[in-house]
Amino acid sequence: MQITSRFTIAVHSIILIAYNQDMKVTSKLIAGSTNVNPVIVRGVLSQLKEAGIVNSRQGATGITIAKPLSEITFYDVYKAVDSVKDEGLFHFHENPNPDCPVGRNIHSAMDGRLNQIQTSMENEMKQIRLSDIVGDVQSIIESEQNS
Amino acid sequence: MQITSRFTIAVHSIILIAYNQDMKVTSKLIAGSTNVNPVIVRGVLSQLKEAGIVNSRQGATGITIAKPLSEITFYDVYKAVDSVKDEGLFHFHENPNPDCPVGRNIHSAMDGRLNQIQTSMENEMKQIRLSDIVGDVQSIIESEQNS
DNA sequence: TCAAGTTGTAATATGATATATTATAAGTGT
DNA sequence: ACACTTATAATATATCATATTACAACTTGA
Repeated sequence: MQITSRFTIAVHSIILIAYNQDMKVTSKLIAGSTNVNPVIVRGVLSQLKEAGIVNSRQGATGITIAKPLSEITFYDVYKAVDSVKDEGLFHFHENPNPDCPVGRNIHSAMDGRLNQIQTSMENEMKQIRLSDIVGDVQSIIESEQNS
Repeated sequence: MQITSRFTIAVHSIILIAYNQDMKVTSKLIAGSTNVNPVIVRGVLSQLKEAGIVNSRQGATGITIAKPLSEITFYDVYKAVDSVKDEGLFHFHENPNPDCPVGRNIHSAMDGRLNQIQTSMENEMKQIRLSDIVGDVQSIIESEQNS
């Protein structure tokens, strides 16, 4: 069980837009670079737009980034793109038996710990800025050119 | 996208066995308490057995715990039960375009950070022992009885 | 103004996978 | 020997992520 590729698609998209600052980046171009269906890409972009991370106008060619990359963290993207925002990271089995002392209480006994784990992961995601990733991608590309 | 309920099923099972130390706990009893299909429960138990967390013998009634609860962490259970052990927490979109500088390099630019996040989450899971959970369940049950 | 191209979405199909179910083998213990 | 359990294979069902088809709404340049 894994976190949806929507997250990496979203990061890829933002980096692509940033890397091609001078040209108009369309959802078709992003679909080509990610190798993901254009409708899915537009769906992801739509969520990023709703979160205030990118800008776009219906009919107007090109997606742009709404704020400095140093102000966008992995967490922001993850939250923007995660469709099931309110469910936790862990999927609890649905209906433990209320007639069993353990079944009746296991959920509340575990919830705090599960949240603690999720929070720790999210805090780590808050540490990583998209400006870091652009930087890394650019150095890799430069090193490609010098060989 | 969430982490499979197999994890919480596994924890629930272990706690149930620990709570009923004196009686023989069968997979049927566990299925009843978790409200999960017996075959699934036995599959989870089978993985826990392979990881050295529980003991069982074909034909012999009852599942037992193989080592002190204080030596079993959430991480141990998570690893034991996670079917896709080698794939990471994040699902990367499959085939970014190698003809695009960003598409060609985004994966390696992100991988380190994604691992860092996963590691942070796993470290948090290593902090939590099943003895903590049994303790919490027992205090909740006791407080139920005093009301 | 109109035609080509783009964003934005709805509706549906496909594919993958987690859980449920059915069936049966193999072992235990009274 | 019989009832019960663990173990597992094979299949079905359900859910959900991604792909696809279709079309509406908008922009912009000719």
